[in-house]
Amino acid sequence: MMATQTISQECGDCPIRHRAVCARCEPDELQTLEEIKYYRNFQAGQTIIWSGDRMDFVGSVVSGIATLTQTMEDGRCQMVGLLLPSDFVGRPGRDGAAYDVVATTDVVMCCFRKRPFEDLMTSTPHIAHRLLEMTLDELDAAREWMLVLGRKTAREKIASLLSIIARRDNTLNKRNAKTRMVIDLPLTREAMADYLGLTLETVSRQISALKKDGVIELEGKRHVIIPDIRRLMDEAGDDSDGGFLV
Amino acid sequence: MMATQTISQECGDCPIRHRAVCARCEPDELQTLEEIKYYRNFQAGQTIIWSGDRMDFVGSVVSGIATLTQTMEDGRCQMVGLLLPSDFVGRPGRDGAAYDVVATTDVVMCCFRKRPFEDLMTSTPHIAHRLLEMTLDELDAAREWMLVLGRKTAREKIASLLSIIARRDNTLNKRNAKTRMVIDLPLTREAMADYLGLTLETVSRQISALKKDGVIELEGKRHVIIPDIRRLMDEAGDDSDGGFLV
DNA sequence: CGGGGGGTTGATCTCCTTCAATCAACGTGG
DNA sequence: CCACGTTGATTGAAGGAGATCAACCCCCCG
Repeated sequence: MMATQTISQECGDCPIRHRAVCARCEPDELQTLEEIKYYRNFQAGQTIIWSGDRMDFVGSVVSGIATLTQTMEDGRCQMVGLLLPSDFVGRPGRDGAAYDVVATTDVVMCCFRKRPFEDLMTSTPHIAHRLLEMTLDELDAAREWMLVLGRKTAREKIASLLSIIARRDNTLNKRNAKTRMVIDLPLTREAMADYLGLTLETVSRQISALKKDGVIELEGKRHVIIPDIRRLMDEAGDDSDGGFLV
Repeated sequence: MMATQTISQECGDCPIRHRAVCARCEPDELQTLEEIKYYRNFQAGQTIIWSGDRMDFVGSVVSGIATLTQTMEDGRCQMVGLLLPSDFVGRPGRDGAAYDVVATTDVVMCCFRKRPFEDLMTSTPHIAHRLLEMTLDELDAAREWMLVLGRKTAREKIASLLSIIARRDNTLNKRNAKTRMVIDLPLTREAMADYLGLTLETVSRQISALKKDGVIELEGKRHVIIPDIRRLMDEAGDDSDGGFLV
């Protein structure tokens, strides 16, 4: 049992205020949202939404990490999205969920019942506009992953995953590391494998190999030190900097 | 040399009127679009947009087929989108193109200069709304492909591609085939390989195998007869019907 | 006739999967 | 406090799916 995290009810000082679907809202629009929103807590490992189920709400991840996954009948599983704080869950205009959403860590979500939210979208262009922007970003991310899944080697896949997590860490926490970076892996080896279209054994082997070659250092299983990000991005096979550094 | 296709300038009887980004527009809004739109023709094989280039226009594919591809320095190439009539090209709010856009067949595009179109989006919610809808659909398609790329076998990949093309054909042409279907492959073996994260040799072999096993029949290289779609979708590894049939 | 683009097929190789053993960390109940 | 089970991770050995390299075919077109 864990203590349910207390979250400010004030949108004004919400940690994801300036990045979530509400980012562009004016104070009065925020007021409207504040009236219909509600928070939900999920424990690590808990399934937030089952694929195929009816979805009666949409919302934003406030804290914690969740995954979007697709599973075939025989058990093969592919992650199709990694939801970090400020990411949006659910699809306005559709009733059924297309993917499983699973909490990787404890998760707090800011939810809206679907119907009122849809109404709000038509009356509040700022929300619709921000959602479009976020969806376009997700589409770009998905397409980047298609290259990873389709054409990269196992080693490059691991390097790609690490550098993407590092990049997100960088923008989320407004750090500005030049070369050395430290990241906490939010995923198990198995989850990484599902993300990368590999087996967990291959993930483990390639992480060991990158460590042996000095591309990364490990402290425990989940704590990764990246001595030189350029080196890592080189291993990922991306052209030069990938827009990461100047 | 080919004759440049003549396209009606009237939005009212445009072939993609009810599916493109303009689908939800009222007559007066259509009028505004009509004033700023212009058509461009591209020949098969021609690159419409180079990745990294400045994009000064957005637009819809009116006829023909184009591909979105990402290429690594060493030449490895992954297709990340297949653009059919009514699909939208370009990203409002971004200057540089992220992918190569290449005409697979002769292509006619209905274009708008980016800046005026962006202005229109804020003033015409119908356009923004439709674009959001289309982007969400594309995101779903991209995620479906992530499963194909990450977890399916070569044989399943081919079957998936064929059944997706068949499905699109079905909705586009409002046919309602029960079991037997005929499709024209719009792609070379190499393009299919780039779509599926395979080599063209493997594509060729798996197509031959599906033919040998009676899942498909071939007339020439590009004309595919599908005696039983259920059988094909079975081979694709999708659960039962995938929403295709009733 | 020659050449080139698209396609098929064969032989070989290799990278990743599969199967399996082992380990460390952790919690739990006797 | 220790035996036990569990979960996540590492490592090894063997096998296979798909890549690679290469030859060849078909068809169209100049």
